[in-house]
Amino acid sequence: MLSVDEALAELTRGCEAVIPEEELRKKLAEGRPLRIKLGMDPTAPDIHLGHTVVLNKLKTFQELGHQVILLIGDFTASVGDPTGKNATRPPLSREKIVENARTYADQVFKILDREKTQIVYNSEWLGKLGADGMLKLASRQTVARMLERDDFKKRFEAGHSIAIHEFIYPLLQAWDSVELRADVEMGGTDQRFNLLMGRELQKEEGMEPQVVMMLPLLVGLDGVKKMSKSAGNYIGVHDAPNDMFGKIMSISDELMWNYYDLLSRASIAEIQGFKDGISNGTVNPRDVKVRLAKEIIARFHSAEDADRAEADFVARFSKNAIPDDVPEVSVSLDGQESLKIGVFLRQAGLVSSASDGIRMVKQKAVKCDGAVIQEPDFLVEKGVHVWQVGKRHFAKVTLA
RNA sequence: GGAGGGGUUCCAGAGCGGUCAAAUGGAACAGACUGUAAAUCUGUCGCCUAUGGCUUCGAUGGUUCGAAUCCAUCCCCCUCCA
Repeated sequence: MLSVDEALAELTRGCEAVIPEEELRKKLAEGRPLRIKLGMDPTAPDIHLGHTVVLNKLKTFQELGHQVILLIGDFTASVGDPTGKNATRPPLSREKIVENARTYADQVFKILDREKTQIVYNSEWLGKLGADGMLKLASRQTVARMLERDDFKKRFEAGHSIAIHEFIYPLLQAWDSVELRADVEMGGTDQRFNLLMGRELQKEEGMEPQVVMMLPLLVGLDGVKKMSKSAGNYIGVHDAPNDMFGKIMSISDELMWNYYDLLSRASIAEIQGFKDGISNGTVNPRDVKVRLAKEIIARFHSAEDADRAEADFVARFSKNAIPDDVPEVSVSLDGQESLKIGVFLRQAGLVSSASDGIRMVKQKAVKCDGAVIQEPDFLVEKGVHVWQVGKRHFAKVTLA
């Protein structure tokens, strides 16, 4: 069992902010299971590693014996959270919400302990609030207060529309905390306003206010932008083991530590051990990255998959061999004797255009069965060979 | 409603009648070096079975031997004033 200070260190690691940290220490010191709330808007069912950061934190809470409450914002989803948007968000349909919530739950339990997790829907109590309840709630905050919020302020100043219901949203989310008697609420940094609103309402209701823990947005593979599907710099939890391995190995050493803090279950002491090892030269940073890659693959696939991905990676890149799972492609000669190399590579899907193919040949990037093709006007004849363009594009091509 | 500025190849941004497939930077890709890290150096970066051909500079027409560059109309952005 960890001491209060150790637990606090483990829990706050990687957090952008804990407001206030002292209150969290006090709550931990009480020794009772704390009620940890995480609200999710069932809008995006496609989860990538960035979404799992907060789940890892919840997992740590579970390991320390606390109660995790996943709040599915089914009621609020039909309102539309304005956070981070500069435009009004369209509300979701009922069916879509239910479907998204289910997919979400499936993925969540790859990390969280199902037994120790309570799932609740805020339509349970918000649905019963009624017009009078809603008005009462709305009376607790002022328009001026709402306009302090940066995204609202910007929209207001820019003259964009803000629907009245968007003002209500933070109040509803805050009311959830009251209903759940949350001790801690987790969220992204962009949730600051909403999370703090929970504290205020709880205080007004005579409760001990929740501690707010904000986690940073995970940086994507490029090391610059936040991880997101649209930026194409993400690792999806459904990515194949080999893809995950490759993607993780490709991040920079610097970024690796950020990933360790936010994604790994390794303890602070272990991580410090790696850092010490690297600085005194006894540990190769590459191996530390391999460990991270395997841990993550084991979590979303299995330990065996992790081993296989590593073996494949070593075979493919470290030893420069041809991987086992080369895609097979057929290309038709179309009655001709042979195909020009550029055209051939395009047909095989290894390059985007014949011109590009010829460029690749000129750059000595094209190999046939391991031998570099030198001539840009090389003619490919009938047969089956393994072709390679650059380091990572392979195909076993049948030309007939 | 009025007055200006602008739309160029993935992005930013030059070009302002021929030498422009279009400077430069970034991104990306390839090669070298490595640990598919970082940094660095080099090269490529419209399409086409290619010593040549074809299509690009918001859209459509026009002027010209020749237009990204000039003219007309249209569409879209931005800034200032009311």
